[in-house]
Amino acid sequence: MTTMDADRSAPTLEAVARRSGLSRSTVSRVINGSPNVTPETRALVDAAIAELGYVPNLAARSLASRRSHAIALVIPEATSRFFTDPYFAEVVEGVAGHLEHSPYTLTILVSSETDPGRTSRYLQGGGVDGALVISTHRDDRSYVELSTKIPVVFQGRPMSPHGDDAVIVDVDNVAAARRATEVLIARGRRRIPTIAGPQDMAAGIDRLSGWRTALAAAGLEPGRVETGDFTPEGGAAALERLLASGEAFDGLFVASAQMAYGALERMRERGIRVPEDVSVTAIDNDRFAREATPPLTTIEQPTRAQGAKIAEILVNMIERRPFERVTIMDTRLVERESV
Amino acid sequence: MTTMDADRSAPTLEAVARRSGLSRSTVSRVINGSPNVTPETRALVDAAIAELGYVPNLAARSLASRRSHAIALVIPEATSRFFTDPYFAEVVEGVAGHLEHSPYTLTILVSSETDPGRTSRYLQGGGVDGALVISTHRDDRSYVELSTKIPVVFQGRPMSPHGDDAVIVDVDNVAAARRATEVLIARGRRRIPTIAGPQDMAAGIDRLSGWRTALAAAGLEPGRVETGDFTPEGGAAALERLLASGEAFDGLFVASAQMAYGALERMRERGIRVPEDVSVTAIDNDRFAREATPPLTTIEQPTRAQGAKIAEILVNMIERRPFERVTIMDTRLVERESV
DNA sequence: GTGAAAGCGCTAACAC
DNA sequence: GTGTTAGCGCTTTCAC
Repeated sequence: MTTMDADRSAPTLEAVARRSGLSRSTVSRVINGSPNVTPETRALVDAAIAELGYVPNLAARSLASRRSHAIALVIPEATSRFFTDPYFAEVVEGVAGHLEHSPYTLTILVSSETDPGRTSRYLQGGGVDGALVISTHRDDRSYVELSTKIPVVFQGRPMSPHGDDAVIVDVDNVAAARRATEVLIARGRRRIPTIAGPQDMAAGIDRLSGWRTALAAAGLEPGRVETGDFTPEGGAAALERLLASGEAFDGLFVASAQMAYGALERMRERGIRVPEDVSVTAIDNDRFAREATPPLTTIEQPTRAQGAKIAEILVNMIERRPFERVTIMDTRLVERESV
Repeated sequence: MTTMDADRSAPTLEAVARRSGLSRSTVSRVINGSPNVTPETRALVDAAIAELGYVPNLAARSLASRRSHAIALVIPEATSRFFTDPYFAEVVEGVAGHLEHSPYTLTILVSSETDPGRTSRYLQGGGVDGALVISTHRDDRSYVELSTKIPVVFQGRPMSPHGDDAVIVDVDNVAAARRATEVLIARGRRRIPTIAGPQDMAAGIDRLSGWRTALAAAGLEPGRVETGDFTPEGGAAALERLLASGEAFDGLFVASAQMAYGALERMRERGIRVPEDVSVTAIDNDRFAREATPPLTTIEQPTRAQGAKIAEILVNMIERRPFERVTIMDTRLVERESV
């Protein structure tokens, strides 16, 4: 058993000033890289900082300057799902990569599930200069409200009723799903059900609607709709239900590669050949799409680029530069063996 | 194109004081839950807070109180690996779960790879009350040094030369590897190579050493050692090299289930039957262990519990309560079909 | 139980 | 180019 030592209090800017024989303002100027300092004084101050091992106190700095130079990325999702989904990982990489070259520190805020108020108090309390929200379920209402208090950028259309003036970066999920379905139709498939995503998420709703549009445009009867939770297990379960319904099909559009991965596994077990018996397409070009058997034809969305984009826009908002309220990014078709 | 509105400045504690006809000190007491306030005053203040939508300024609060009530979990690893490894996800869940019931906010700090100084300045600048480090590569030297400035708890033995007085929570990786290898020996296996982890990580080194110990204790010749990077791909590549070496084997100990997953895939492709031709054991009871073909016999380490433990210890350090400097947690054998 | 006063460590006008 | 002077919004003795 041990106990923490009393902390020998850290050196202050004041100490650096005395040590270098200059005023606090000058020291502050050096620290903040002001051009109005002679190289000599700068050297003097830097030396004092190094000798003392001085590190600026963030709280004092942000209290005085009203900026924290920190940006939060909020995880509304249950922690485990967030970490398991390669999609999130790539978006985070895009964000981190962009901020790398800016003065902002990225902080991923694991919001308390039992007390969401704590998260929003943290965000509103000046702990960060702005927030990034990867939008998911319908209850991101509180984050949309947060938008009126501090700069917030959503990746993906938020489901809140008042989300219409939220700043967002997204892909056209309707068009993506439509395209994926058209690939099936072009292959001569005529009976095309879908495994849709959760209908309380914008991506889930939009992809379902894209599938409907494609079928209607081709004059085909809409097939059966089974929904899953975007996980492989959810996809597998949805496929079971589809089979259990007894409805025959020769094509299948799945709203995410993860779900398709699970569904393909089940089809293989049942002896359904892909693409011979059924052609399959999905959305997301992640490792599940690549590793599925057979590898999936999918619509790829630029995940890292979206991450970089939300970061870029947020920084523009914070620094009061002009920015786009809505950014729709391009998707592209990646053809593999499942069709 | 849009530009951010000027922010109508947030109400201050001062405003709440005026609104409720009380002093700032009293308002502060209410906010901080001091017992020395009559229920009536409390009600008065609460009403004013609600009407004004007051949210305390974190910077001011932590400047005055010298506490941020925030804890950082540092990701030293490349972002993508962190998010891909189920191990990290579970540790984070354990941490988050524990802090849920404390006044501390969890922040995952994505440390800048190009400028690690930024991360350490953030941590030393009072941005957080303490830090959690999931130890990995040999260069966590800077975090060990950080320990002298603020409370830091390591999950896993850090590789720094001066890491000996770091506060850590870990499992006995040597014993775990030894146990896993003994299972193979007990099955009558006699030629047992290993796919080891990176030798610049404590877990990689210790697991290799446990395998050696088991073999030596049984009077067996040490088999070949191939190292991987703890990923399925790394495991697959290591197995290829093992095969290429021409050395025959009837048992195989792999330092992580992820690597074993990749290795098993390759063995299946080569027609090597598990466990008929080769028995395989590994460490980590994650989804890779469960989903491998065949499912893996592994040593399970309590990931969530370790997360909860590091959080618990860190909070004790911060609040100057006694704590254990070294905590070694139990592992257990999980038997499946790979042996 | 409540209020007054003195900072916490820094930045930002404003003078010089 | 550098120093002086006020605060930033809160907590915290210390009186009452």
